[in-house]
Amino acid sequence: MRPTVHDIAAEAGVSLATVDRVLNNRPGVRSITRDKVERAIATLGYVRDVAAANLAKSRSYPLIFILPEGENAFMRGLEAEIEFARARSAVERTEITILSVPAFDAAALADALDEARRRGPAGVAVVAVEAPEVVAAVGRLREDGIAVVTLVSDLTGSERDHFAGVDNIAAGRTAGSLMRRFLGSREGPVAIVAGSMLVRDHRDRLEGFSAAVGEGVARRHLLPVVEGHDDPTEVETLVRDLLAAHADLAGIYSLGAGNRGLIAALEKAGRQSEICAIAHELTPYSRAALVSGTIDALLNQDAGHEVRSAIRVLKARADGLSMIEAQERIRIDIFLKDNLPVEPA
Amino acid sequence: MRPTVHDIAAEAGVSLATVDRVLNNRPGVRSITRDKVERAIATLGYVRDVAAANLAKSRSYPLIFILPEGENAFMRGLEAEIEFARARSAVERTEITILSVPAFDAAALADALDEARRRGPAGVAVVAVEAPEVVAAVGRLREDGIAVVTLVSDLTGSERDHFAGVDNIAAGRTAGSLMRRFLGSREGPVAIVAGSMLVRDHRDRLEGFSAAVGEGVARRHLLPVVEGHDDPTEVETLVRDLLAAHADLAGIYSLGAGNRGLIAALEKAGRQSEICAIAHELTPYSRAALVSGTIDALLNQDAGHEVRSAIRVLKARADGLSMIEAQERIRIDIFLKDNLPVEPA
DNA sequence: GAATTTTTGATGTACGTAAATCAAAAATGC
DNA sequence: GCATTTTTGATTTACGTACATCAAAAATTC
Repeated sequence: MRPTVHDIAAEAGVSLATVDRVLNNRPGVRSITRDKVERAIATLGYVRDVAAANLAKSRSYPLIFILPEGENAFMRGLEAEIEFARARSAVERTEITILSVPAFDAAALADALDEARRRGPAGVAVVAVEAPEVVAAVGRLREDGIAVVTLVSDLTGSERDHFAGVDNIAAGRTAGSLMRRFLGSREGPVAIVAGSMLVRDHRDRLEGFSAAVGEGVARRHLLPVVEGHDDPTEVETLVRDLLAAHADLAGIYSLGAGNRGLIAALEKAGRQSEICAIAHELTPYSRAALVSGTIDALLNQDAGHEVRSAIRVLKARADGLSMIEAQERIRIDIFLKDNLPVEPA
Repeated sequence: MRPTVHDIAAEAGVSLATVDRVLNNRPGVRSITRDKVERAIATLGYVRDVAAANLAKSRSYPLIFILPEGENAFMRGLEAEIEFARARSAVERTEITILSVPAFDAAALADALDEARRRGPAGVAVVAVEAPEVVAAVGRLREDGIAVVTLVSDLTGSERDHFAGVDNIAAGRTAGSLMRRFLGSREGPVAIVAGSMLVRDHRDRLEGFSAAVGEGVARRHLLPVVEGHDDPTEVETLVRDLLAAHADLAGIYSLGAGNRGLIAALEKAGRQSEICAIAHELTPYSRAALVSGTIDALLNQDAGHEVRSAIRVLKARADGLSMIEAQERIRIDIFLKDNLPVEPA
């Protein structure tokens, strides 16, 4: 049997009340006594029973998720995962609220963070846009002792407790490396379509891709980056123009969302099998395009993993506990049509 | 506040004792009364507080893991993950025991399963070897109400509750697809090194690979499969002979363990950059070979995920609960040197 | 309708911890 | 050495559920 507070009290030769005072560092314990208790804890290898403690405390974890609105399929998938987690909140003792803000809008995001702060939750998870006012708003949350996790896109220079997302520089490098190997000795330039350089994840992916695609012998010509703001319509126009302007285009790297536009443009031009296309995030659209061959490889971050990881970390931080680093590391999944997970994505 | 048993009692107009009888289906309740209580449960949306219930029951979960001994780096990594989970057993209320058996030995495995049965655990996780006596032993465990999860390698025709591992046919297909694209128009045969055709995962990978590598235009010549029994020394000899016999060898697919032997043979022959090598499982050896370029791509199953998944499923099954399918699906990770996770692996 | 069986209620204890109260003991100041 | 402050002990209630016991009520049998 694992030791309980009673065992510590007996081992240390003090009362239960004193053990409680030490465990929950309440005042009124001499340091000599505190030492005795701590030695007993170490000797017996006592670990607080979190379940029992939460029961006694009637603990619950109000959490707020802030994410961009709009028809970004990945973000909607993320929202679905949050809703799914909410369905399990009875068991997890969480109370999850979702706030939606306009995409790529730093001021609106900062306002939402302040609103979250007003509500006084145990933790906040936020898809960040990089801007000083956002950093400042996160700082205010942390000052109030509210745990903050950035989700999907990180926030440079902020006080966030953790980033629940992938290493986007490595993701870009991986895309570049795949593009290089898939193109082999084939000639022609490569185009890059981003969402916005305002978000950290897109900047990071671009950096990684540029470095890796040109490695080795033949340097590859990269066309200037275009920004489609994660909007399918805008992306389609951009890609259509790129295809028209470059008859010898060898590859396209889409590092943001709006891949429906990319797919449509490639298929309308009838150049889907000739051009090597690599994109991000598994959605119903991108999955179909991978299966049909329009897209050659897909990099993915598992939204479900990210949401569950964010919740675990926020709960742990709210309790002042540590986390299992290895469990919280979000992998960069590479999908070919051969290793696609079964339907529900 | 979420409803408690007291709320149900009030809503249904019965006593606490009756609610308890219904919830834990104890005898002595008229079906009319039972209905009343169940309607109250549905109306209030009551969900049993598992933490409190486990506390009251002083529930613990004795679990037994059975895995092959020997210097298979992946299996040793798996064992390390199990040990790591054991360190957390105080919190998780698990009591984990590990049984080691000789690799690829069906009789020994069946004995170990019977030994596990004798100890009467809540659940058993086992790296399976396919054989009728193993299927039978698993059946005996299930008859005793002991939950069984196959780990890494599945067991055809058995009564196991769940398989905690990857889809190995898809894994083989993925390897084949990568091999095909990486080789491009390059000529030459491809060799396949397996561990043993006695385990399901190796057979599945071979099947997938053979199908995918030869897709498309140029059919690729595949050399007959050789079996290295996951032993580095044996594998090295096999590969050395393959290299000597085939001066034009274009690729090698190692679908089992013992990759240290593969790497040594390739490097001693000085043909590591000329031959496209694809292997399984991220270990310190394979990682170094991926970074140096001796191995071109590595397919991996995350041992930590598998162990944690197996434990979650065993606990859920022991309580008669369901699991989140999506959370328990183990991904096939593709690693290039660009998306390698940071050191500790 | 009396005797029997089945069903229900009332109550208490337990799990391991949190949190509070009040009294007793020890340490400290002067 | 007395008064004061600080520290410690003893005890109780609570969290939500499980489980056991005994008495009371209701249903069933004949």
